[in-house]
Amino acid sequence: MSLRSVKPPHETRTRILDAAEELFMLHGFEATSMRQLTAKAGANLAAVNYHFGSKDALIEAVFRRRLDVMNAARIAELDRLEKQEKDGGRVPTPQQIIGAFVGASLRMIEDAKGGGRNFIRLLGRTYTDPQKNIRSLIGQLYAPAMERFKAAFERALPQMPRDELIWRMHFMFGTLAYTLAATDTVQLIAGCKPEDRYDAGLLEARLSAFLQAGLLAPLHDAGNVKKAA
Amino acid sequence: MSLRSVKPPHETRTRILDAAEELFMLHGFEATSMRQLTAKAGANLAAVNYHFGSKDALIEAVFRRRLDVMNAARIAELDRLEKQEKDGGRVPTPQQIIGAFVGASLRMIEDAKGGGRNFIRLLGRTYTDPQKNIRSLIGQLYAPAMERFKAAFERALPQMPRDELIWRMHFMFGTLAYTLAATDTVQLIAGCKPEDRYDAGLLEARLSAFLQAGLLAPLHDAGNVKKAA
DNA sequence: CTAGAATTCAAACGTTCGTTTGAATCCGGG
DNA sequence: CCCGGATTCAAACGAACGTTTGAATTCTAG
Repeated sequence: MSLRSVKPPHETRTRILDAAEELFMLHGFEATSMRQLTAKAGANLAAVNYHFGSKDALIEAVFRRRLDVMNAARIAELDRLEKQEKDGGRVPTPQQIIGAFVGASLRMIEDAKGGGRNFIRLLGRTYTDPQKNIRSLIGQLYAPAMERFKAAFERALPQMPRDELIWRMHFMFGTLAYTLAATDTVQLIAGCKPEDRYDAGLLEARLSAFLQAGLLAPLHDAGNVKKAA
Repeated sequence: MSLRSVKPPHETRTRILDAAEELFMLHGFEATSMRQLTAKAGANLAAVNYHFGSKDALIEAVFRRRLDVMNAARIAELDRLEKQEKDGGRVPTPQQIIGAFVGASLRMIEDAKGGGRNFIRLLGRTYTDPQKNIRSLIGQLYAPAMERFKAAFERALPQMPRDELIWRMHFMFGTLAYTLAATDTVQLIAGCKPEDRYDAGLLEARLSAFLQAGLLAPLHDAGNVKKAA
């Protein structure tokens, strides 16, 4: 058996996760009711509590489904870079490490049909979600990848003070998060209309250039920071 | 009359705004109920609807109270820079313009007692709020300052393509927003504990260095973006 | 075909929400 | 002193929320 008709593994579960992903992105967690969610998923109102246990557990499942594979892809890319190094190459450059990190997000944003785009925009907003348990879940799911990338940056930039590097990683992460979350939302800067079928490749080039320059910015000599330009 | 005892102008209004600012920052708009809000403000449950009309109107009032003065300060600083220019100085540098923008936010974050810090963290999160009316309110309150700063950057960087500048302003804005919103929230990067009484001056130096480098990053030659380092 | 587990379903539960109401209270000017 | 508008107050409103329940239905293995 089990050869033909692979048996939809929890088809309802998947439909609920997809609907949740989109509605959470559109309206947020609290403003999305189980009734509209299950209606969109074509499921019964009780289905969420049957399959996931509670609304909070559903939120967690939405993030686990995507974040695990996304960060695994990031680590795999880092593995690939460091394997090249062992095979006679050089230590991965900051540019390569940045590319490994942001590439995973931007590739997902191109996946408009698969819902990855919905997820990315939801994710970018959730980093600053008021609910502490949601933030700590995100932090926990990111932790392994973050460790690896921090170590990679430290090896690529041995001369940079550790606390300075951490702050710059913080800034880079923020830039990426906001860019992904806000691309279709705010356009604070007048004339900016990034909605018009924006090219992910061009965005990656622009974003990488910005992040690399920021990461490699000249170190301010502590104490005398006013003079620079 | 009206000389002595200046008569507290809507003391209850102010207490409600302060309580709302803190609770919205801590728990978000939807998760903050009128009951806990009015309780914290020491006011009656009906006070919000009496003084503001509705919960949504209260949210709007919270942002108007702070954003108007903050962006006015930004524009005033820009005026000051351009006045120096007219008096024989040079055109304001990117560094100066960045400083005028981020300085207003960072000065507000030092105002721990006045509640400005609560507001800044609330604001940073609201840029990506799911509710469209809230985002459009923010955009509307930012519009005048954004126009001015875009023009200032264009004069400071005449050689930079307009669309590239807009994206880089977008990136800079995101870095600032995330940094302010997430300083005490997520700490995705292990070992980063920015809560420990972080020095606003040092943060400004770090942030400015990062933003300036990103803004002035070398232009990618369109089409061939892979090679750089 | 049939028993038993897995899933779906309609209905209801108790709670909490934002808002409204109308009376009570405060307060400055005539 | 007293009136009239401004403000506060306790109480209640209907609506919407997440969750639970127990029966109906579907699926699957023997």
